[in-house]
Amino acid sequence: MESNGEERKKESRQSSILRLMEKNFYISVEEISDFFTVTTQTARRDILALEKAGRVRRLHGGAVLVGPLEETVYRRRRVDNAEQKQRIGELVADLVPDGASIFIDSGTTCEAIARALSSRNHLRVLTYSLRVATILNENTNFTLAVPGGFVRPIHGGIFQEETPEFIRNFKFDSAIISVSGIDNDGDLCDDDHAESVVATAAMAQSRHTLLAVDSSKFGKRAMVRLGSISDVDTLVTDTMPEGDIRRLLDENGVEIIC
Amino acid sequence: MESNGEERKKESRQSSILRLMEKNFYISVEEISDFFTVTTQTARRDILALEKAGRVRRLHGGAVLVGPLEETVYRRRRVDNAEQKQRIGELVADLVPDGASIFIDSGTTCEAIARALSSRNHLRVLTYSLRVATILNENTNFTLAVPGGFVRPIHGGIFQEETPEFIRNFKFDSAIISVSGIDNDGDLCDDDHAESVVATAAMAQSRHTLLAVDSSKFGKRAMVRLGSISDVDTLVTDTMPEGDIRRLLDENGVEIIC
DNA sequence: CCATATATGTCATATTTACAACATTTTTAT
DNA sequence: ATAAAAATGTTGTAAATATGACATATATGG
Repeated sequence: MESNGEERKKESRQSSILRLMEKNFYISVEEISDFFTVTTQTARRDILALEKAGRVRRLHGGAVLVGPLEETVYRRRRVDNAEQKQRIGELVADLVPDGASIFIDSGTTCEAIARALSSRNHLRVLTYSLRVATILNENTNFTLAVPGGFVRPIHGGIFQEETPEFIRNFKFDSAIISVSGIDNDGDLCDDDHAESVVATAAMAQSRHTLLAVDSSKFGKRAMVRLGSISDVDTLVTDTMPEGDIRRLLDENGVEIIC
Repeated sequence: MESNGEERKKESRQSSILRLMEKNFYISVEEISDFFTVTTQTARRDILALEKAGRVRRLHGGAVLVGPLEETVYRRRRVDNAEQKQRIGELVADLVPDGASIFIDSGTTCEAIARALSSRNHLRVLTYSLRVATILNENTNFTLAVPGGFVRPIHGGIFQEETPEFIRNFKFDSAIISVSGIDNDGDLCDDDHAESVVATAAMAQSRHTLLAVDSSKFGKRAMVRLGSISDVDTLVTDTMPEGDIRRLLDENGVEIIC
C-alpha cells in the first residue's frame, strides 16, 4: 500500500481522535476503541502515531493533547522544507534514548527535532537556542540548561564570550548539529561565526556527533567553516546524498539515515 | 490538627500542582513526587483530593485538568485574571520609555507586560524567564539578555547559583517585579525561593522598582518573603487596594496606578 | 488478478500503576 | 509537655495497561 495520497480509515480516525480530545484534553485508549470499534491495540497505534507527529503526549491509559495552546509564547515561523524537517525530527528522535544527555544546535531543523523529542522522557538537554529551549520546556520531565548571554534577534541564539567555556562544563552522549551547508569538499559551513564556535565546543564534549540537515543543504557553501564530514558520526537527512558528498561520507564511515 | 483554616504544605502543594498542570493539562504521579520530593502515594492522595474538589480528572498514572472550559475556547491558554493582566501590561508599557534599560520578572503577569512592551523601541531588557524572553525576542530591535542556568519546568525560570552575580553586572532604569501575594503586613511574598533571590538582586541594581500585581494578590501570603512594600516605588494594579495595604502604600509614598 | 505493502486483530507476557493496611512523623490544642 | 489528629511514608499485592510477535484482512499498483 502506498502510504502517500489518501488513507481513509486510519487518518480520519486519527483526526477524529484529536477532535474528541478537544473537550477534555484527554482521551483513553478504551474510549478510542469503544468509539471507533477497533482494538485497544489499534487505538494504541493511533495515539502512537499522533505522538510521533507531536500532536499528543502519550501516557498510561491514553493521551493528552499537547498544546501550542499558547500561541502567545512562541510564534511558529514559515519554514522552508517544513515537511522534510519534521521527518528528520522524527528520525532523530528515534535515535535518542530516554534519559540521554544531549546538545542541540539552533535553527529550524533543530526546532523540528525538539518538537519530535517530546515523546522522549527525562532527557537532559543543553541548547543555546531560545526557541529550542522554549519548545523543550513544554515537557516537564526534561532537564534543560541554557547558557547566559545576549539573545540574537533573528535565530534566537544566546551568546556571550564565555559561552564555549560554559559548554565545557557539560558532557553529552550526543551533539545534534545542523548547518547551513555541506560543500563538495566535505566541509560543514555556517553563516554565523558565533554559532560555529558554540557547535564546535559542543562536539568536543560529546561522545557522538549527529548532523541533521535537509537535502537542500548538500553542495551548498556558507562563509564560515565549522568542521568537516569526518567529525560526524551519523547523518540524518531526507534523501540520500550523491556524488562527492556521498563518497566522502562513505570514506569516513558516516552512518547515513534517511 | 484542625483541618479547616490554613494548612501550608498540603494546600500549597496542591495549588502548585494545578499551576504545573496549566502547561500540559496533565501531570503524572511521578512528576509530582519528583518535583515536591514526596512519595508517589502522597502524590496520589493529592490528585485524589483535587479530583474530589472537581479540579482534576484522575487517570492511570496521573491526572488531567478538568476545565471550567466548554466556553473557554481551545487554543487559548488559561490564565487567571487574564484581562486584568493584559490591562496591567498596557499600563506598565506606558510607563516605560523607548530605550529604557529594564529587568523583568517571571510569571504570567510579566508575560502580559512583555507582550504589551512590543510597542516600545530599542528597549534593553534582562529577564530570567524563558517565556518572557521568547515573547520579547519577537521584537527585533530590543537588546535582550538572559542569565545561564537550568530552566525550571513550571514558569520557565532560568536559575543557577551564579544568577544573582550575573545580574549584578547590569544596571536598570526600572525593575519590573511581580509576586504571588502582598500580605496585610506589607510584605511581598512568593512561592519560590530562587525567584525571590533573583528579584531581590535585580531591585538592588535598579533606580526604580515597579511592582505589577492583579488585585487577587492583595492580602495573600506565600511561603517566601521577598521584600516589603517599602522597597516599591510604583504599584501597577487593576483595582485600588484598601485597608491595611492601602495605608501601608500611602505611608511609604508608593505611587499607585490603576 | 496477483504480489506486496499496509492496517488491524489476537494473545501471552512484561511493566506500570493503584490500593489497602499499617508505621512513622509532624502538627495542633489543651 | 502531652495526647490526639492529621499528614506522610512503607510495603506487599492486585489490577490495569503496554508491548511484542504473529495471524489475518484489506488495499494498491502493475
